[in-house]
Amino acid sequence: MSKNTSDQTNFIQKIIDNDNASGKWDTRVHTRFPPEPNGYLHIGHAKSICLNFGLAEKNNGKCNLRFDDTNPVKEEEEFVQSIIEDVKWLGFDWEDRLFYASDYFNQMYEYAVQLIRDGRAFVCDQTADEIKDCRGTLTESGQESPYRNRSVDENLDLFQRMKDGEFNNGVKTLRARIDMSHSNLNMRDPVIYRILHAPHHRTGDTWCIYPMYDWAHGLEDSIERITHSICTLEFEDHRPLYDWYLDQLGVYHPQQIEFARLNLNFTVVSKRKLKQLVDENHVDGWDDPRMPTLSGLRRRGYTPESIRNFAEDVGITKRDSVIDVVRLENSLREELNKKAPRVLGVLNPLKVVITNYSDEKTEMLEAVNNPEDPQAGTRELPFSKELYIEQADFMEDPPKKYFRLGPGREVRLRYAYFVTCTHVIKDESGNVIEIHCTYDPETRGGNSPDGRKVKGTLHWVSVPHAIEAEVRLYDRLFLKEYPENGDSFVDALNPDSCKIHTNAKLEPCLANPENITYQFERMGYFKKDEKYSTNEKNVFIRSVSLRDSWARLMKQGANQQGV
RNA sequence: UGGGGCGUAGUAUAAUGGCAGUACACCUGGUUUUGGUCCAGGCAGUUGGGGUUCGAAUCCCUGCGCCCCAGCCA
Repeated sequence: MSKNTSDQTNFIQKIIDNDNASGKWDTRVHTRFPPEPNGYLHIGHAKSICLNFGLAEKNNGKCNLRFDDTNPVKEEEEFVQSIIEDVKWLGFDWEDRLFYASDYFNQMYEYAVQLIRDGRAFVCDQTADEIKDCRGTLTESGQESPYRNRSVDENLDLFQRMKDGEFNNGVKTLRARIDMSHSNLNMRDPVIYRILHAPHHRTGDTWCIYPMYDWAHGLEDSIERITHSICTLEFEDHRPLYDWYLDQLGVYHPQQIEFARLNLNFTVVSKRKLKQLVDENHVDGWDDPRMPTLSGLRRRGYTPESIRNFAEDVGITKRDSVIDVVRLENSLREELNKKAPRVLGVLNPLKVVITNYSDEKTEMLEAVNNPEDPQAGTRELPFSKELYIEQADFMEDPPKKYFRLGPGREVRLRYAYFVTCTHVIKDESGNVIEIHCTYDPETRGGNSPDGRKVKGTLHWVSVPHAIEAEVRLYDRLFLKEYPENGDSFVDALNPDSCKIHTNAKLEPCLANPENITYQFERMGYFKKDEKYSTNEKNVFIRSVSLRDSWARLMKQGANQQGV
């Protein structure tokens, strides 16, 4: 799916190509990723990160990491650290260009003074409600503030006193003098500075006035000599203001370009909603393996490579769209299929006794570590008289096309022997608790010398050699394809998004697992989770299932029966 | 309905006046010691109506549909 990614193009790259051809930026490409440190990064941010850093990489340019920390009441140092970690983890390097909007507060203040001197800004005493009431509507123009025509000197004096902390929160703002009847609401004398007596995570109590996004962002871009300032579609309406500020100031003026943010079905990607999931304990923290946060995906077993491939694969346009979450899963599968070592692990054990096998004997069988990668070599698996197989791999009365074990049926145990079910043992309530089989000694390794075929191959673990583990099967967090449609996205939560198997049995090589994702053959890709694991027991979580055409067949059958 | 955007198979994404292509999904079949992987084949599309042109997804006109904007958030 991700082939040809290196030469994939998009409309922004075309703009860059044109700029390079015309010499607009002296063939310079300088982008930035400008998160506000008010939450954790998620898969949507990954698209933007890959875009900005990717464009810089492809065009021999640079990309800054810049924290847009202009609102002290929402921002925290904790988020700064997690964002740094996440961007680094994705594999991008901003070298020495880690910046903060707050580093430019002095300069922004000076620029505001310049705007006042030029008569393009004024200190306004209207309350927030009054400003709102005067803004007008989508179809009616607004009314000018009574403070709009204050003298430059008075504005200068008032602005200075705002800065000096003479006024309480909200009693004054600095506003641009543009046009209260502008058809673009953003141009109706927007607020430039507001008073916020709140400590800032970096500047402490140095400031009590803070710049608004529109004022700050363009200046940040300008100061850093950004060429292409890439943001999401909802800022398209802000571009005239971005341009107006920089034009009025007569400073270096980057080009703002908007693209469509990432949407995924069966997922919510919005800081506010993700926060709600955490706060209401629907999930186990921001890094819960079901969360679309980068920390959640990382913990789930997603690799930076798979996320970067995904981001490249979905492309960049200006169209609102919803990407099938299956594509994210596929990008992980694609990588893990090539790299993950194969092991055998039974999630729901069912005991099997090989009646014609010696009580004391243990033999070591050779198993391939990764059929996709011969370099990965082989390992030895212990085999003995008593084994575990998956409960789902035995049916007393199997339907047609069921290739697994049933009374009188013969199957192959992976890398071991052909076995035939001879006897079924049940408890008082009729549940199958053990099955007896015979094995064919001639089929050691999994092939029969007489050329006899079996349809099914089962994974298994030797009882005396089994490693105990807990395995968590995660499924999508939401049942509805578009969880945000309808009353509450919380109602769309999948009650079975985490199934815990406390009695899993794993082959011995998993006693001390590496910090990598394994493929449990026929079951999916699993990774040991450091948070849930204890000294007594390892906990594995499923990163993603294998494609399962049998499950699909069963589901279709169920649907056809109207179940 | 003021302004700003966007309309190409089920979902995404190419083609910028010259054969509508690719991926995922779906369906067939083949290979297979993972019902995995891999391979082959198939289904399926330009928002409607006009116009310009030898030729239109592309240019023009005109409808229709969807998204965004009335924070002292970003």
